[in-house]
Amino acid sequence: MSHTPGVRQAQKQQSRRALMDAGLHLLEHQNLSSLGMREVTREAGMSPAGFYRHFRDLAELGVALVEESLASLHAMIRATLAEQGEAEARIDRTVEVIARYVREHRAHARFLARERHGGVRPVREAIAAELRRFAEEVAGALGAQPESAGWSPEDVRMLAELYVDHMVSTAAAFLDAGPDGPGMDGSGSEGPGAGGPGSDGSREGCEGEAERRIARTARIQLRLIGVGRRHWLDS
Amino acid sequence: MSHTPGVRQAQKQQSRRALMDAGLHLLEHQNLSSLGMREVTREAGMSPAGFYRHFRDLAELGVALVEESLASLHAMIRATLAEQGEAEARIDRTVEVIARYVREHRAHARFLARERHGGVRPVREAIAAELRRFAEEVAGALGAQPESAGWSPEDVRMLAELYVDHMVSTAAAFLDAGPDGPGMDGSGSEGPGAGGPGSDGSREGCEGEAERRIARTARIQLRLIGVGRRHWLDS
DNA sequence: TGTACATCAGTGAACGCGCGTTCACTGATGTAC
DNA sequence: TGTACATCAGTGAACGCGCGTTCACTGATGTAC
Repeated sequence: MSHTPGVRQAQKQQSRRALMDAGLHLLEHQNLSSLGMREVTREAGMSPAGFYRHFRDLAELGVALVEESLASLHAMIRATLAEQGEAEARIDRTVEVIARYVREHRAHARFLARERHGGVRPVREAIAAELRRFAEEVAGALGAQPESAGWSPEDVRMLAELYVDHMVSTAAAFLDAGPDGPGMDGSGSEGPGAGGPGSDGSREGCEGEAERRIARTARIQLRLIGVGRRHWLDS
Repeated sequence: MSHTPGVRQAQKQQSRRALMDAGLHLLEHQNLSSLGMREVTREAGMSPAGFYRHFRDLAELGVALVEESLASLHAMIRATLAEQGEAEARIDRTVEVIARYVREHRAHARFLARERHGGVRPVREAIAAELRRFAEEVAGALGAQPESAGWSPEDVRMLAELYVDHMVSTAAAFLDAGPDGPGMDGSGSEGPGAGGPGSDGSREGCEGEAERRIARTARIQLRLIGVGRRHWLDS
């Protein structure tokens, strides 16, 4: 490659990526508020002072991670919302998308779950703002569906929030049930959406028993909400 | 005062309380994984080494806080579950109980929300285990209701999880909407229970607009789930 | 084209500080007689 | 009842360590001519 202008820019971007990746990796086992910047720069193979060339502090890195984490989820959900088809098929698709996001972006998903109510205010607020935008988008999509004829905008918004909350709960349940959830000592945690007699035989593979159970539960719950939605006006 | 046996025990218990209260207070603005024990002992008015007379480490203190935090909520919910009456009235009661818990035990509620997916495994697992017990109890209560005739145990369990997830989401929403949520900083305000004389006679006592909006949304969502429940079998 | 200067991402040493943990201790509480 | 000893919650000093931040610096990249 010849001496392209912007080599410096590209190298800087690469370092920034390294810092964010290092942070994301370290945040799988701790909270942002207990993360150290020496820890991050060490993991990224950089000297401590180099950090300041990219972020003012760790909160700023956290906000950057929020944007990155929600961008991919947002794109996936948007595609699902645009889909046509039977209610049943759309439910299956939705749950599958959530499962896929958690599977393919586990670190991002965990970061969001962990920091959504975490101790770093700018990060919390960035997540909340993004989820609010989410709910608005879902409300828009729901409002355009024939099933919403006769609904007040307020009730559509309420339904959208119910769906978003359910999506978040389901994602968190998938997360807890993942390969690194129940581990060494103590009673295995299967997450809020899971439970019951656990026959945790196979842990590896593209999907475990716990994941399938959560997916099944989530689908039934969405179906029940759908039934409520269809009978909402005549009650 | 005469030399009552148990004075020492009582004094120790008092110190333990001071440590837990200090921790709870400090945890309103940070995560357990970033809390320091010197910080806690300082806040509790004790020397650093004294901590070890009560807890092995901060995780152990965290688990103690989990038990304490969920005990009061559990009692409140149990009372609500036992109630009879119209579905509509039970919904109102349920939402009111959640709101009251967050209002009167704000520090506990925030701690639970913050550490539910936090970086300290024993604490996470203690919360998850307690929520699972919750869901079982709700499932038991639902199963005993006439509306559940003909339902499979699995579907009842699914419904119970939906309710528990919804309760958690609603509590978190109340928390975020509280006095110290957005820009305006409510620090320095009085604690729970200082709301003046027994004005608990009127439903939804001293609440902000945001709280009322969340309560209204939660009620409508529960109503919708209820509609779905009633029409579940004939669909 | 080459030369001279400017920019700035990343370095490495240095600093003061608060941390978690240990230890021998103190003195009030508890107990045996 | 009083006396002598045991227990153990809490103290205060000490330790080594890693932290966040600063600073003058280096040297590759970018630019003006």
